Amino acid sequence: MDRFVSTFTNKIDAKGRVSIPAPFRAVLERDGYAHGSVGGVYCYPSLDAPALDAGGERLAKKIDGLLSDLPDYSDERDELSVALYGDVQVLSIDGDGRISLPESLRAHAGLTTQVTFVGLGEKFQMWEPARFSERRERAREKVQHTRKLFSAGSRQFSSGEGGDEGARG
Amino acid sequence: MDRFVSTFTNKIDAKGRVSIPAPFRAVLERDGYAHGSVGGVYCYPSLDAPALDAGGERLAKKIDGLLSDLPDYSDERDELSVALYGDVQVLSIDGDGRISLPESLRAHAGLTTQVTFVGLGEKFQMWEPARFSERRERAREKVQHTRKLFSAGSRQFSSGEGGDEGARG
DNA sequence: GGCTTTCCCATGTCATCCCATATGTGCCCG
DNA sequence: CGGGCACATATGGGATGACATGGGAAAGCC
Repeated sequence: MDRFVSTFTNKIDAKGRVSIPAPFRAVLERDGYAHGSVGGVYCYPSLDAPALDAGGERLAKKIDGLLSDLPDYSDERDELSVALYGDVQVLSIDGDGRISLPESLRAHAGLTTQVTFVGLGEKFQMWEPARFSERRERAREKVQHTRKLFSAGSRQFSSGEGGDEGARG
Repeated sequence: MDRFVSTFTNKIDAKGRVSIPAPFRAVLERDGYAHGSVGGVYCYPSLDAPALDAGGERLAKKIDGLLSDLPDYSDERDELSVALYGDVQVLSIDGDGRISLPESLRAHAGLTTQVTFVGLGEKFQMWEPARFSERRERAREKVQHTRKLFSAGSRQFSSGEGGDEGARG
C-alpha cells in the first residue's frame, strides 16, 4: 500500500499555487486520482492543529464511513456532516502538479510564502514551516518520553514527568 | 460517486436569483438533471435548522425511501409526508446556472443578500452566512468531543500532540 | 396594463492551462 | 574517476476560458 512519507517544503507563488511534492503526487494518482476526471485532493483544516489535512479518495471514503454509521436525517448526522464535509475543499491538480490554496484554508494554517508537506501515512498535512519545526521539536521530545515508558519496566517514571510538554497550546 | 463537498458563498441579486456553485451544478447534472427537461433542484426548509436542504434526483428518491418504510395511512406517515413533501419546491436552473429562491424559503433561512452553500455529501444546504459560521463552530466542537471519545484510553498522556495521525478517520 | 418571472447578453474577476526557465540529480560516456 | 548530458521537478509568467453577477428585453400571470 502506498503511503505519504517524508516532509518537503515548497513555495507558494503569487497566485497562491504550490507544487505538490512529486512522491505525494504519485501516491494520489495511485489512489484513484485520474488526471482529467472528477476528484482531486480532499483538503480541510486540521481539527487540533494550525495545519491542513489532505488526502485522496481513500481519505474521503474514510469520512463517508464515519457518517454511514449514523441514521439518515438525524440531527447528529447533519451536524457531523457540516463539520466533516463543510470544511472540505476539493482541490484539483493542474498539469504541472500544483494545487491552489483558497484563502480560507491558507488562513487556518497561517500559510504565506511557503508550505511544509508532512507525510502521515494515509494522509498528509500542510504546515507553515516555522510552526511545523516547532511542532516537530515537541514531537521529538515526546518520542523520547514514549521510549522511556517502553523501557519503564525497570524504572518507575515520576508522575509529573509526563506533563512537561503534554499540555498543548 | 459524486458528492456535494466544500462551501461557497454567493450573492443574491436584486431579483432574488443566486448562482449555484459550479461544482454543485456539475453534481446535479450528473444526478439526472437534464438542462431543458423536467426536474430540477429539490429544495425544502431543513427540519432542524434555519437553513434549506437541496439536492437532485438521488435526494428525492431517498425521501421516497424514508416514507415507504412507514405503513400506509399511518398518522406518522401523513405527518412526515407533509413535513417532507409539503414544503418542497422544485427550482429550475436557468441558462446561467442560477435558481431563484421563493420568499417562503428565503424567510425560513433568513436569507437576505448572501447565501452560503454547504456540501453535505448527498445533499447540500443553504445558509445565511453568519448563521452558518455559528453552526460550523458548534459542529467543530462536537467533533472534537467525539474524537476524544474515540481516542480515550489509547493514549493517557498528553491529549493529541503526536497522535493526530488518526484525526478524522 | 402593471407586475413578476424567465431568457439572453455583457462585463469583470479569478482560476486554469500552457509554455518557458531554473535547479538539481542521476546516468552515461569519455 | 570525472565531466557532461538528459530528465524530472519546481517555479514563474502570460494568455485563455470559466464563472459569478448585473442589467435589459421578452414572455407569462394576475
